[in-house]
Amino acid sequence: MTDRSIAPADKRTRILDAAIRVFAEHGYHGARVGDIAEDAGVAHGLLYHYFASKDDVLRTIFLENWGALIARFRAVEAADEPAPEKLEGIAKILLRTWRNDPALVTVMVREVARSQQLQDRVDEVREAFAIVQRVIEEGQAAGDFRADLDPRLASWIFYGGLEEVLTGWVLGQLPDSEEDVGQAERVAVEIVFRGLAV
Amino acid sequence: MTDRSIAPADKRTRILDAAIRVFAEHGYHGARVGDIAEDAGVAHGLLYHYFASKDDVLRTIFLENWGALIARFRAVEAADEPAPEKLEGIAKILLRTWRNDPALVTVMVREVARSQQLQDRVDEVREAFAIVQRVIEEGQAAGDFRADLDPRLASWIFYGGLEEVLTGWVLGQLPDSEEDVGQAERVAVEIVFRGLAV
Amino acid sequence: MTDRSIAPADKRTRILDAAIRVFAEHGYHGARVGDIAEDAGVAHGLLYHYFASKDDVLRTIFLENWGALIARFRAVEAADEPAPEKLEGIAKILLRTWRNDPALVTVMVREVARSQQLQDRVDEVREAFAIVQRVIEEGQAAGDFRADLDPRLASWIFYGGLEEVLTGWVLGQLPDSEEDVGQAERVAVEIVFRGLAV
Amino acid sequence: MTDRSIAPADKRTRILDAAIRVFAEHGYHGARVGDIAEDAGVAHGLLYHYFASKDDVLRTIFLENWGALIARFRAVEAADEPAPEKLEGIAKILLRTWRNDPALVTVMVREVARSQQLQDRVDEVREAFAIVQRVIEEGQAAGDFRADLDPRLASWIFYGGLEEVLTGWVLGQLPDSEEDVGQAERVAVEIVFRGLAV
DNA sequence: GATGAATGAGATTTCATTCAT
DNA sequence: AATGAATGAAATCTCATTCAT
Repeated sequence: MTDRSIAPADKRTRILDAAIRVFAEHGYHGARVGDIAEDAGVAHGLLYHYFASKDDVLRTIFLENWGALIARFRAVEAADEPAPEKLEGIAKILLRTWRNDPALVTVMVREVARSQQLQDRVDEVREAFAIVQRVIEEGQAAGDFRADLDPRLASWIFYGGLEEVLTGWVLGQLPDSEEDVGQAERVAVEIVFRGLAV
Repeated sequence: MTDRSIAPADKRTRILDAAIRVFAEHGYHGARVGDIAEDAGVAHGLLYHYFASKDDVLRTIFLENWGALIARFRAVEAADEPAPEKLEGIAKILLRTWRNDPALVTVMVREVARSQQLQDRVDEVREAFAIVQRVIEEGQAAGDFRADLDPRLASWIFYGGLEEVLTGWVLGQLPDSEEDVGQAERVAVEIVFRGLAV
Repeated sequence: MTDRSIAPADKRTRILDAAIRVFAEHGYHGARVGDIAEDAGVAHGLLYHYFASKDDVLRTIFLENWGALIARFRAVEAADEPAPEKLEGIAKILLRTWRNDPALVTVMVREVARSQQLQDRVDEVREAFAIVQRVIEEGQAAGDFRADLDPRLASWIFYGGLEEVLTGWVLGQLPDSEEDVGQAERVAVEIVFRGLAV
Repeated sequence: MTDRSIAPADKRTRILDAAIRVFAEHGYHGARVGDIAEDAGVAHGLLYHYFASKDDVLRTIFLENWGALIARFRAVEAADEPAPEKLEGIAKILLRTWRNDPALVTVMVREVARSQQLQDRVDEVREAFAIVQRVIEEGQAAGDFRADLDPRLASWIFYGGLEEVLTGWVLGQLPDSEEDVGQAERVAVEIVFRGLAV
């Protein structure tokens, strides 16, 4: 979530930041450990001083950053607000992250979220969906949301809509100016709340 | 779209089918050319008789199958129906494909959709979004859909919601019985049409 | 020795001619059996009907053509002329062959003459040197040539000078117009006969 | 130019030396990267640490050693001697190199001199001929050499005669004892200077 | 902590050769 | 005779990881 373009910091952090940049640009498999080290300005051997493996670097990126995201989701969930506002809050967090750190989002969206293997990741991602699902259930219980729609499916669809917008930005196919991000937020929330129909 | 478990067919097709299976199971990078050949029951050299490279196999899978999907989308678009029915038709095609060919969907969702490189893919994918977008615009013009929402963003959100459901199935995190698929279809369409709000 | 640019003839000959062209252009190792077949306008499997292997094609090219050359050398050797004229005759044959069939000469010079392996070749090449050597010895015996120089070494040096000129033509580093070929002949013979010294 | 049979030295040099040995024995195409590494006593991967490819190894061998040869030629050219002595000096360098490093000569004569591609090589080889040519022209201007013979052709013929002797040694067809080398030198120079004719 | 030379498992790709038709 | 799909041995090259310094 920090500005990845300047790079003082300790070397572990520099490696992590470099990895995010390199993974974002070439994908996990296309990224060489040497590329990351070069980008970080360290010898590639050093990477193994801080991390167990290339995969561990990705795992660490995911864990540290997804954890932060989840924490913010949890804060929203715990807030004393109606469910619709909470859902809107979650959408905002997800989409605003893009503006702060596109490379990170690229990695999260492309490399991590889809990755089957590592149970770690799956568990953590599941937790995000669970929060959204609980918020929806809360809204249904409070009479704010329709009760005839399965909250689990609804949470996936909601999340998917937002992630696709992120993907559009990642692929450079959707405009992502400050204003566009705001509009995307509005459209996403509107669709999920009130639908396209007149 | 055919049953991938039996294997008469010509060898080129067998290789392609095997590749879909193997890519689905291990991912593109985790799949070895030898695995594909073995699964297809041919010598691995034959793969290079029909395809230029491993990457060309993936590209071919994408092109041939996405092309078929697009053709069906186009047919829906051209049909003499109101826009909402068309959107529903597209959702059905996308979600039903899963039941017909989970492995193919896995590959399309995991390996292709996210793959940056290859302009080929991007162009073709763009076309799918364009169709959805045109249908939405048609609905807006006909007064069936709200005109205050950007149709482009709406098309991405709509597609994303569906793709996430597919992903849930691919990852084994959402139930995917015949009945579940039908329900997912309904929920997705309902959310996008009428929204979660009461 | 035939004109390699037109190609009626039987298929065996077409394959041999194509091989000379392809070997000349890409070298033996750089030439694929498929290239030869394509150039000959036949299926590559047919090559194995006429020849035992790719190597056998090269061997055949060498044997058939080198044999013809040797035959002409022998004719010169047997002629009723003084040794100097014979040597001049050999030089002419060697250099004139270039104008008739550059591709063939390229293959002979680059692929065959240097190739260690095949004993066939070595034996045949040895025979050419032996002829030159005998002519020199004949000249020495007749008092036409100095007797203080080892005839064997002299034959190698003589042949080497000529072959280097061929190489210059093959590499496109020496001009090879009709006139240039004549001049090369004269210079080579002059040097070997009377030397550079005034 | 060093003794290739002992092997302390840094690993890059060991790889280069091993490559010369292996190329000499099996030819460039017959030599496997693994053979070179094994001969050098290193893992084959290390070869790629120092060189971009197998071809780059050959190119490096050529460039470094031909460069050294050229330097010696240049020194001879610059010396304050009559042209005939210079030509003799060049012949000596070329032929003596054989005794110092037969494997290197084998590679240079068989693999490099004939290799078309790579402009690098051609340029460097051209320079050697240019030196010989200039020496001949110098001799002609000084009245030491006949002026009626084209110096360029003469340089090729001179060089070719010497190279053929090297080839004879490489192929094991000419005797190459210390004494033979001396004789070859004398015969080559005699022929080119005074010719075979009485 | 830091470096980068060194390792070697492993993957893709090539292509001569075979053989059923 | 002719074809070209099919085979599979073999070779180059990559790159994550280790480790001596």
